[in-house]
Amino acid sequence: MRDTPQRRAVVAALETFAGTFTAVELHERARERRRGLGLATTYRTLELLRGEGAVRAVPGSTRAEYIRCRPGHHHHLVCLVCGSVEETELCAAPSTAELEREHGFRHETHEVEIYGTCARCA
Amino acid sequence: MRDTPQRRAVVAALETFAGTFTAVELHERARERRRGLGLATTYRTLELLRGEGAVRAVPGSTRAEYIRCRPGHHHHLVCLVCGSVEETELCAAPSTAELEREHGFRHETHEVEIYGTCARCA
DNA sequence: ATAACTGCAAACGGTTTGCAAGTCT
DNA sequence: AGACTTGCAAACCGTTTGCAGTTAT
Repeated sequence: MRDTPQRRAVVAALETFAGTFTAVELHERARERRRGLGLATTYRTLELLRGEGAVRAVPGSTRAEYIRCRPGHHHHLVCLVCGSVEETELCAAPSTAELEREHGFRHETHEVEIYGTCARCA
Repeated sequence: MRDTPQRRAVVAALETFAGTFTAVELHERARERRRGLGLATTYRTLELLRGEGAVRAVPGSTRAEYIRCRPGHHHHLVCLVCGSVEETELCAAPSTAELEREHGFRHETHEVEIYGTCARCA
């Protein structure tokens, strides 16, 4: 993977986001750092970052939203008031054993999104 | 909400799906029951059904997929092999108290998708 | 030198909308 | 009668792709 000014701009822009963002929002911020940056390049870089686990697509939203991620297993706390997304290590999935017993289902991975009101908005 | 042949066709088509489906797939099956059914009508009906809780959008998929839902709280077991989706009542979301204590987050609702291998594919 | 990357613009696929005609109650 | 619903086609929006030119290694 090459090191280009465009990619550096996208990564730098990524770091300015606290919560979720769309590809287009990311592009706008990246463009402030690198005029003339093509939207396609932002998409292509976003895809690379997703492959690395640096961002994740937020499930459950109609619009395609992304969120910056720490490495490792975690879930998301989505604030219904302000839209911010926080990560938590509290894990919420039914146990593998229970799934196997009740459903004959072999658990591989899971996604959990918790919706509510964040500390700031409460 | 009016009772029309178009809506009946969409609801009947809905019942033929076991797992997930896209709006277009639903439309195709509904069209078998009602020739000339417009795609927009399927979308509009799907939106109504979503409002009633009869279907749910499947989070985490790039393509917009839907799934038929029982009423009530439940989560989804998504088979990575065959794509089937099963519902489960097993729920292990972090407790409201724990979320409040650790994150100051007021829990409202949550979505859990569990990925793995279903009994049939195992 | 050369394979990877970029910007552009066009293509794409799914979804939504405006509208005139039709239909349920 | 009158509001709701429909089909159609066009519009829309976010995303992807082909390509010719550019750049990092």
